[in-house]
Amino acid sequence: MDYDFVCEADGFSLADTLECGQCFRFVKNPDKSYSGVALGRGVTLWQDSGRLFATGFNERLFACEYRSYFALDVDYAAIHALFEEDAVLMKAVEFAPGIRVLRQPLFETLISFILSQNNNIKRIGGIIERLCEKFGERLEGGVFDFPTPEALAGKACSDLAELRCGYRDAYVLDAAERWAKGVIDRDVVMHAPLADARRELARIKGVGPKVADCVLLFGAARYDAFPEDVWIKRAMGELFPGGLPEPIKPYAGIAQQYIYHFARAHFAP
DNA sequence: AGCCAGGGTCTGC
DNA sequence: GCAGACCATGGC
Repeated sequence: MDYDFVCEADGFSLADTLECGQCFRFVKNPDKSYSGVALGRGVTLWQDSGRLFATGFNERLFACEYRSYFALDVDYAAIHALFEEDAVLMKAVEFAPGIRVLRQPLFETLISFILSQNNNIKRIGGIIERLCEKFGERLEGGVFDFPTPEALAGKACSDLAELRCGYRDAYVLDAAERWAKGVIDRDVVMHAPLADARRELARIKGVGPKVADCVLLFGAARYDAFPEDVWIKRAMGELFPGGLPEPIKPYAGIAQQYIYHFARAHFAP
């Protein structure tokens, strides 16, 4: 298979990273590769005995964009070493140690997780695909970028009807309008103390504690954010009735991702 | 058929 | 501040 880029990716699992519920735009191909749109380009990636291959970006774009997107610049060995203090957490890590928390674009993450509320992952992906096809820029390869805030701002709920996203349509539009107007302070979201960043995001209709923490974790790499969905609540009750150990809390979000993936595999309701 | 889904809003205490 | 109804859609 022809490729534009290859690198050693020790400890990284493409499959587990893309299938652990943090992103919605990648599909698995019959040959086990994954195709999707990331950072404004259609890309396909696959992994072979550790090495990561890709089409759609080259070495230069990897160095300045995709290395960070896939968190391959983050020292996970050090984070795992911190997690080793807790035997229960390590069981979850060992189930899928190659999971990395992606750095997705902030606005895309915001809209994606607004759409995720009281919804299931499969359907979320379909809604987002229709959103991109209708409002996103057409890219090389016939795929569509995630829409800009400006492309959505000013639309009416009826314009979103064919997305079939239900009552979340008004939330998406509120988010896009506030984002386009610059009402939401991006700097506060990225850098202010966690409570302030959460409050800033919660000004948007349809954004509560859980969605806000997903945006902060997956869209701003704020690893202390800890999204609590129904799976995490179940798992925490079973595994960590006293909460996470204190030393782990600065990386609670990364721990959360291992626990989430573990819980979905082991605690079927 | 009926419950569930990476929840939040709104209302009423 | 907190409980409960309600929300639109479709996967299983």
